[in-house]
Amino acid sequence: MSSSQNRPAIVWFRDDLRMADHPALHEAAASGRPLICVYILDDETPALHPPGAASRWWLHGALAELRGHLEAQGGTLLTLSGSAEKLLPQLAEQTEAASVHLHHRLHERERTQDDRIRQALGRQGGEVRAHWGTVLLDPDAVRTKQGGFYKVCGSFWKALQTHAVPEPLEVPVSLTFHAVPKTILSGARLNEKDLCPQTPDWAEGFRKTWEPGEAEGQEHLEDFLKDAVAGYPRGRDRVAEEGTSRLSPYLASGAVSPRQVWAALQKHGAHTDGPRIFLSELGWREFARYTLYHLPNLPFENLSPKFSAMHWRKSASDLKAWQRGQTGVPIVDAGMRQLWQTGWMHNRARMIVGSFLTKHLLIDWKAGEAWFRDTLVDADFANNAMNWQWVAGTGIEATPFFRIFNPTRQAEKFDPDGDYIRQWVPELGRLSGKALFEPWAAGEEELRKGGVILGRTYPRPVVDLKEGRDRALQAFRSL
DNA sequence: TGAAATGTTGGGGCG
DNA sequence: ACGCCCCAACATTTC
Repeated sequence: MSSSQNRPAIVWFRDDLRMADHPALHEAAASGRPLICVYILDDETPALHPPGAASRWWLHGALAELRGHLEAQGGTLLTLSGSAEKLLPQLAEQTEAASVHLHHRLHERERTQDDRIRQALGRQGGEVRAHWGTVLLDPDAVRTKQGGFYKVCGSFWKALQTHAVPEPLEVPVSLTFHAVPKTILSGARLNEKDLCPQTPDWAEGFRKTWEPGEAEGQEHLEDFLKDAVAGYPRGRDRVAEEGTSRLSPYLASGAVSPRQVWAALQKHGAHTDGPRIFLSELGWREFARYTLYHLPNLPFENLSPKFSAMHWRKSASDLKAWQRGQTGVPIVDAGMRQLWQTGWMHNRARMIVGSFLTKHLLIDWKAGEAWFRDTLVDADFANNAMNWQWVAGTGIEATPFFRIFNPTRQAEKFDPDGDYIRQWVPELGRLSGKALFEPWAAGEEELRKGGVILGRTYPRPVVDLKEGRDRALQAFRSL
């Protein structure tokens, strides 16, 4: 065995793919030990929901970018594929690592896996050092007076702000690295090319829209504070405009940390409406993680128990029409196609398509959750489940079930010029006014002039909006 | 982070 | 001048 001071320290990167504000990296560097930086793609533990297709595309770029930062300091990023529970202890054993540094995950299943890894490392004479690095605060630190946890976001967010959020850390200077021989775990190396689609290559729109990585993430944050945050209260709802931060995939992959966002907003001044409302969205993200931590059933079961009696419709064809943006309801199809083509959807559009799936189509939110998890570059276990339960009305702090979005009303309000629909549903591009929002209600002459043949060039609606609404209300009343 | 149905009010046209 | 009706605009309630 090598002398104890030369034993390396492993930094296990997970959903924290960045150099700055990385408490685990920071501590490992401060230990003075040479570092081994590793990422493990674990497809052998399906219970932990491996990344979906869009997230993998993002991951490909994010890993490369992180490796670039490490190489600039003389190191590299080791990427492995397989069961993390097996590979991590093997890596530690074969490199005689003294410690593994990582950030806590939130879900019970993840945490028990980390506990087992901690025990395995302990038996080998190593240790796991864990920090809170993907949230503002330890979810156990925010407690009600009675010692419970908050079930209402507003109360949670107010309580959280009475605590001191740690200042973000700088990138550690002068890192030293341990060279991992090619022979070590040579059979478990991740082929990173496999993260990207081959044939068909569906990522064209992704590449045009996104540049993964820490540097780009920080730029997004700065640009947003400079240009858009002041107009956020109104701009965040206009689906055709760039009124939102588009930080979500950077936050989900950890290119940007919530503490960095928090600190940047404090510095910018969080007293006016724009920054304050934007910060409350960060609060909603934090609340989702907090809820996932305290209620591990969040992704799997309706948090409101009365919905266990709900009989959702099982219509494979309606679900498919929704997934592919072929419902015949323009604002819904626009959102779903934006998702399909770019891996992202405007938040207002997410609410509209979510309401449409769970209410007008009366399909279980879990089908929507699964689709979003596979197709969003910002797919996040906590946010995704929380938001679906919110929109479906099945959550703890959710919309009343009878709050049903009328897609046409929503489009008229938030896409008043129809630009979003025209961009993503180009076959309707020559319609104007009400016909663009509701082609099924337009006159024959108007459709003909717009080059639209319902049922041929664009679908008839899969459900009559009034009938769908009434059906949903009836299902709710019967609960 | 609703929408639709229903109720109320007030101005203006008109006999 | 008056009553009546219509209806838009707004408020309230219901789902």
